[in-house]
Amino acid sequence: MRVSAKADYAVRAAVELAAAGEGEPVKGERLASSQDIPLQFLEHILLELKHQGLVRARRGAKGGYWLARPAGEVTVADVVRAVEGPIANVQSMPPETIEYAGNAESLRDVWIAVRANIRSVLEEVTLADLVAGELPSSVAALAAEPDAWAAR
Amino acid sequence: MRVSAKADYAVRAAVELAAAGEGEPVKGERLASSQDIPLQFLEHILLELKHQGLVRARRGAKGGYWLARPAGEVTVADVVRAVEGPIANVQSMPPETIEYAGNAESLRDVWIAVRANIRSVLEEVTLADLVAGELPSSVAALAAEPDAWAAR
DNA sequence: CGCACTCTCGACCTAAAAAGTCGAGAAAGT
DNA sequence: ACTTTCTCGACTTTTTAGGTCGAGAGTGCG
Repeated sequence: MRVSAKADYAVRAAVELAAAGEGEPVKGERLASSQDIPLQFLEHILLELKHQGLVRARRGAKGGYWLARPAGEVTVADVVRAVEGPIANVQSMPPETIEYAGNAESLRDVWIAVRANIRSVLEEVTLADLVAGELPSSVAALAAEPDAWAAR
Repeated sequence: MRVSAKADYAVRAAVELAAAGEGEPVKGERLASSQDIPLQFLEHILLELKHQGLVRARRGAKGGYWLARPAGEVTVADVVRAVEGPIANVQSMPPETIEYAGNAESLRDVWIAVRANIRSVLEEVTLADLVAGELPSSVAALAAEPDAWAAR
């Protein structure tokens, strides 16, 4: 139950692009250094984001990357899905396709509920929210709970 | 963002033990066949559950496994943690220990919120709930949403 | 006691995924 | 032309997932 380095990198790079705004494109190297991500790895990630239509790029001296849409219209879920594929839950199968035998029948509903709850966070938060440091209230409320910060 | 086969197996085996109740112990082979899990892999999983104090076992002809606690006092989170360790979120680090640079600062709160939301499902559902097929209302409500069943 | 049965547990194995590196090439701008 | 920066396939390396094997040790029965 973990988020890959790649997905984490992708979101951080996207946030950095969101912060840069509509001006001139941001170079890969600057993204890499400002978020401390290996440059060549990041280039592959940005390429995937580009292929998914989230990012645009131009080469050459005045080149770089920028967001294809306004930062307020790109969610964290969009970015994570672009690099990790669907937020699949169990054994790399989407939970709704799994049939459990007998006593474990209801387990599917549990995984469905987990996925729904993950989505409800990732699909609500936009890159603009992150840059502004103001998360949607439902998400902020979750993060404000002291219990949420306890390791377990 | 996925649950490993191991964790899935562990929960299913635990549910099966819960269903067997307080009578005589259940043999590994019966757990394996009723939930269609490779026996020798399952044995290792059961051993981990035993080491974590969730399960007890006895060898010999009348041997087998049983739950160390009543099924109503064992949550899915307990079982998942026993075999996967903490529900760590990012890059195998707990999110509360991560420091993000500048613009990505609020990202930590997002991962914290995600983890909190995962926990809120897994810590609420007990093995007894699963056997009875009656999930706690908050979880049942999530699973009842048609949107929750859509692939994405 | 002896024996069958079942759990215990470390060693091993293979395949895939994660994480990252390299290098040649192709557009952009000056 | 020339430099810069993105493009992208190929490759490497490390770790994890998912499993198998086989020797041993505890349990209960006849």
